[in-house]
Amino acid sequence: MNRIAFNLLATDGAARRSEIVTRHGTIQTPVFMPVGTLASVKSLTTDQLRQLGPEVILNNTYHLMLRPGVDLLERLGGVHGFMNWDRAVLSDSGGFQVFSLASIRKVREEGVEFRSHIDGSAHFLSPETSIDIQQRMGVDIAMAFDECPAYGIGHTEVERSLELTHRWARRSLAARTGAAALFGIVQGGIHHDLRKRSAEEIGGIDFDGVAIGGVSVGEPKEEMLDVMRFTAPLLPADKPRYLMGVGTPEDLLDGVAAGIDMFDCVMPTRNARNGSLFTSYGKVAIKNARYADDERPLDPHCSCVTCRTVSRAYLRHLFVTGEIAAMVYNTIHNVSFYLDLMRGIRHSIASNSLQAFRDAFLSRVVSGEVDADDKEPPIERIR
RNA sequence: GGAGAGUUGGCUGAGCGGUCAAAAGCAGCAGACUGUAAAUCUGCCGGGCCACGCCCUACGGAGGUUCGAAUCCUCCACUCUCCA
Repeated sequence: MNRIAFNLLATDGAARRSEIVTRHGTIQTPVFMPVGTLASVKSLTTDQLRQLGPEVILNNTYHLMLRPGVDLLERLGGVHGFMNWDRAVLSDSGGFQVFSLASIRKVREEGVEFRSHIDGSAHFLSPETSIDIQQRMGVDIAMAFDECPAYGIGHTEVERSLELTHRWARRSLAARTGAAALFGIVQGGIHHDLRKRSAEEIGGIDFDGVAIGGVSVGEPKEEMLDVMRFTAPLLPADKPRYLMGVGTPEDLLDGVAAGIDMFDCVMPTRNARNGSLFTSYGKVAIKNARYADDERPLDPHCSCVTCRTVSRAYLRHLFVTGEIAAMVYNTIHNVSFYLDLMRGIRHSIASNSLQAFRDAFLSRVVSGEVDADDKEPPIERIR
């Protein structure tokens, strides 16, 4: 039974242009998936999010099982019905929280005992419970329950963790009974031999897609890129490849060039809330004094609501004064920027010009002084 | 007219003989953020310099006591509270 269909449409070097057909629409890849941990892409209403146009978003098993709880979610129509979202949803298994909430958990063969970061109550997550919850949440793509080892631990420990993740991977697949697609997760830290072993092991299991996990956990950028470039080609060619938790616009370009199809990252949304905006000419810290009376649009090459309708000066004012609208405007822009970037990448693969697209993008970001372009179009007045 | 309290860096406000260029918060300036415990966190924040150290100017003003004062004394100015 096909939970999803993966159709490869074109290639450009190692880069792939494809589509993933789900019960909630078709996802054009390479794709960036905005993170909506708690069934919400922070600061956006579902309607605002929908207008930005992502074809798939993330949810998180760990966070949603604690609040509002899977029983309630299931009763209220799963995450789709609950948040009134009719496009695809991919859920993280909670594996990452085993890493990020390491101070309050105990990992055993059976699964992970942990204490809620909210009220300290005891909970248990295993391949079986994680998959069960993800299925009951009604997501389109579930992730295997894995252990995400911290950066910096030794080869022996990573190997032991890897073997556990592999056993959990098989148990995750065995536990899958519903309509959700299931992706396996390759681990192995920064060690090539372990990554290779994991890619072969996970790639050999009948998953619907394969993810590279265990990156963006504090390792230097070069390590991340090395792991990605080494591992991506080892993954099955006939399934979606997902690089978990990555990354910056530059990372996405590198990932696509290495053959990655799917990405997710909190960066556009979190940075937006913290006033760090991605633009075609590089990062903008909107709180900087230099924007105090800057009437130009944030990014003249962006057509999002934020860039069309308000000035840098206004965005700075909203941010500096702590207005909620600052986060809304900033998130709308950053998510739009990421989605636009992926759209551009997709077109460039289809026309065999990814390298040129990438070079043009990077040269603008690197050389592009924030104020280099004096001839921005005026702000569109709202009537 | 009488009694009392107070005057500290942009603001609020600690300090009450040396460890004070002066706590803390705010404001200001800048940086970080990569499967979200994040509308969070970090740094700088009197001036100058051949700056991991030195110099100058600083705690209302002017004198004084002391080896040493934002801190003690005297006078002056101003502010606030209460009683007439």
